[in-house]
Amino acid sequence: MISETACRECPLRSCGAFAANTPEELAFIEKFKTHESAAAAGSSILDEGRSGAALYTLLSGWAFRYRTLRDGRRQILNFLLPGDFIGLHEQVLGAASHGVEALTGVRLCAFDRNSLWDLYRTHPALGYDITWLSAHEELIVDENLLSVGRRSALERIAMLLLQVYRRAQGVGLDGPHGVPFPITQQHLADALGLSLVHTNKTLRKLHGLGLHDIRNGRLKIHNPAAVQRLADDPATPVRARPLI
Amino acid sequence: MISETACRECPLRSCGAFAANTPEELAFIEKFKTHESAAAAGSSILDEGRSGAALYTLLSGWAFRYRTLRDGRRQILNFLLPGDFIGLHEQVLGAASHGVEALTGVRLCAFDRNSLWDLYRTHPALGYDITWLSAHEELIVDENLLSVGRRSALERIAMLLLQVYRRAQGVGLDGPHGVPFPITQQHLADALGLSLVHTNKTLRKLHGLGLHDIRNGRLKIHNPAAVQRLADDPATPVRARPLI
DNA sequence: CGGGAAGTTGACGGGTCTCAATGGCCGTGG
DNA sequence: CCACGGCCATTGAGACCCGTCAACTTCCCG
Repeated sequence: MISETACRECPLRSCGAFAANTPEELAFIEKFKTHESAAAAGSSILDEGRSGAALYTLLSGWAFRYRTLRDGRRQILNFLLPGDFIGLHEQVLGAASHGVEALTGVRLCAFDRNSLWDLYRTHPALGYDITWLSAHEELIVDENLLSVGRRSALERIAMLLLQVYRRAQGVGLDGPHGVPFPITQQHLADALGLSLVHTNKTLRKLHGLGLHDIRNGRLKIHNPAAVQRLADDPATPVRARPLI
Repeated sequence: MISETACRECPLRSCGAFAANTPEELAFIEKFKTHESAAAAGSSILDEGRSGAALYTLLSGWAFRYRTLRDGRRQILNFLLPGDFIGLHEQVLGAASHGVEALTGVRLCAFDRNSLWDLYRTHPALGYDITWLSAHEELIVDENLLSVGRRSALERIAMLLLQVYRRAQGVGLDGPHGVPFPITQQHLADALGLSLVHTNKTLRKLHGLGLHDIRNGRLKIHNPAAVQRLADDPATPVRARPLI
């Protein structure tokens, strides 16, 4: 078992990216949370096609949502960073259409799925927050669909690196050598609708432009503005986001 | 001005696809609805990048959500059918990241965006319904991302035709000659991440297999099971869905 | 009868995929 | 200490799916 963290002292809340909650809401969230759990890198958090899974918030570490075709082709739908909510689809729609896999070792806050309705009933503001999280995740998937459908391989990679860089910064993960980057080229390829080989060649070409570095598991973007121009990214900033 | 329809007598509610609401909820929805409006085929319902738009439910007709790059490349994110909710992203996240355009003439129920919070507060079940709608739309975008990222052109077209066919049937639009199909090949191409020319050639090839017909603005799929196999579609059915 | 939108077809080029092989890094075990 | 295997990154060669350019037809509507 893992040492539990009280929600009111959640380390995520102090990074400045998340909107504050009232003490009553925090108390409810602490009741809503059943336990904490951990998963190793590469392990499955949610199986494709299974129902009855739990609700989680990713407390630390990275993960990704994916869907696969029968012959094994895999599409990564989006990457999950600390603060992201996991399992809402299954809960609301009744079946898991996608899988979730840990990219690094992760810690998860597990919630009582039978209390979700209580949350909406007794704390409508938290219900609204969950809608916010759902809409925000769809925004990211929208962006990925635009990339895969219309951007060239070079633009796609630039866009994804920039997006991940910003999101990681947003939850306080940046350091002097950039942000953690546990995404392998195979993951990049699966997320961008490219083959592994072409992803590698294009990534090398992008690196040749001198706009970024990936070293020792960290990503550093030297010239975000140039990358943004290359990716043709409109860059709408996200205001304070909710955290359940 | 358009003749208004009382929500309790909404023609959509009688098609069997939507979950029933309590009389109190229906009364609230009627207050929540400010007016009805219409838009012609090809007109814009929501502009990319604009904020302050209204909330709508598509009452009749077809539309689509899209995003564009600066040089004009356009990606259709998903198609909207009667019963679909429009404008939640803008409301919740604060800015429109995508546009919405009418594919046919449409009728829209417009809601008071300032009352959305009232909805969550006074009728949590309706708040839950809106989360359902958001999660369901993301499910469709997930499926489209899987198609564009990992399916071949032939599989993509098969998948999209099947998906649209099912959704149109689901809201009672099917007839002896199939379902309405106002989607041009240009729209198909924009939705599938393909060029117009290649879409045409692939569509012809699919038609040559004898699995479907598109004639007089209607789509008929003769052998859904074969199309499903071709598209490698897991086909998770959707239970009764909410309607706001 | 004219004009524009949608659909169709052929030729050609290129971006991306597949196959194949190599090198670096690292943990494991002899 | 070193050999070994596995994962990841890298690189070249050739094939193919798909994009681009261009021309034409059909249909609809004014």
